[in-house]
Amino acid sequence: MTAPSADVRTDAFVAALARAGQRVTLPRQAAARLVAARIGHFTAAQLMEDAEAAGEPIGRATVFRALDLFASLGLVERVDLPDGNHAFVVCRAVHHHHAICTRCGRSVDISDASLGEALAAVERQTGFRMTAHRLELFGLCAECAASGVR
Amino acid sequence: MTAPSADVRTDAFVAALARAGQRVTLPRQAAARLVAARIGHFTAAQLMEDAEAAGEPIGRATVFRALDLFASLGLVERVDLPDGNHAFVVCRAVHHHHAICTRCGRSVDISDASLGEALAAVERQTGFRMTAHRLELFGLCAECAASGVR
DNA sequence: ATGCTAGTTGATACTGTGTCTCATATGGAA
DNA sequence: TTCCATATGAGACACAGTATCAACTAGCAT
Repeated sequence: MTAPSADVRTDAFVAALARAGQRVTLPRQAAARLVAARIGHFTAAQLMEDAEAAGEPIGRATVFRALDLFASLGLVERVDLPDGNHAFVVCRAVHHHHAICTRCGRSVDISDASLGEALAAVERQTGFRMTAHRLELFGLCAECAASGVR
Repeated sequence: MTAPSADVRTDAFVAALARAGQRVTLPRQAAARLVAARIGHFTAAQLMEDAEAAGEPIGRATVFRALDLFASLGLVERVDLPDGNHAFVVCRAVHHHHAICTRCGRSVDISDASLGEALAAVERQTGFRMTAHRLELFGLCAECAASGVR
């Protein structure tokens, strides 16, 4: 389970933009680079700080638009943290879920497979026809669990 | 699956306040009544409008405090809607999940049981030690599914 | 290389949500 | 009835996210 390096991921972002017929602008490239360099989840505000720190500030609106775009391309996904705040995580394009470390913020993609039968059972019980669902798991990743408190 | 009436639920709210050693104030009673009268999920802002409409306006801060209190007593729960907004639903006190109708907002409590094995599997695979999770199901309730579009 | 144009940017203003403060009011025990 | 810890609410604040719009630019056509 070796994670791809940050610049490989940056290239993947840029390639995805081009493939989708989206313009590869300087701010989008910068955003892609900053997102790819991040470990764990991050907020729009953090990304703006990163950009500022990297000497290539990006306007607030542009950051939100870039993140929306990345999300619509399945490159990142919006998650709701336990405290009610919103954040983004880098992820695969297919439907899946996230296990998020509450200490370091790292996230691991989880396959949807094990949920299928449980979902079907709920549909039978409730009469609901499910169209979407969100599952977010919070805990400590192996390293954080091994290395200390909280 | 007959839902308790609104005033039975109001009483349950007031009883829960008293049981927890919390003061049964006028604004809290009003909030309890308004929450109990709602069908489906609602936001803090909606509850304020309800209070206004009922001729017993409640301050913004008080509404948030009352909802936080109800949530801490397990009388309501905060949910994150697919659009990223926050809302509240009335619910049982034990850990469970919600199936939320995207058309009428009605929500049905779902037991946690079917998730246990899936969770354990994820822990084995990822090395995470899970401490919390959130599952929200969105779809059409039986009535909305039967009675029309969307 | 150059020009063109649709799409993009970012400064700014705005909306809405939730929090904080603090003077005033009140529930409920004595 | 008195008293005081607790709750209230007006208003100011902090922050996320959106809307507007004039200026800019990516990338195509020439």
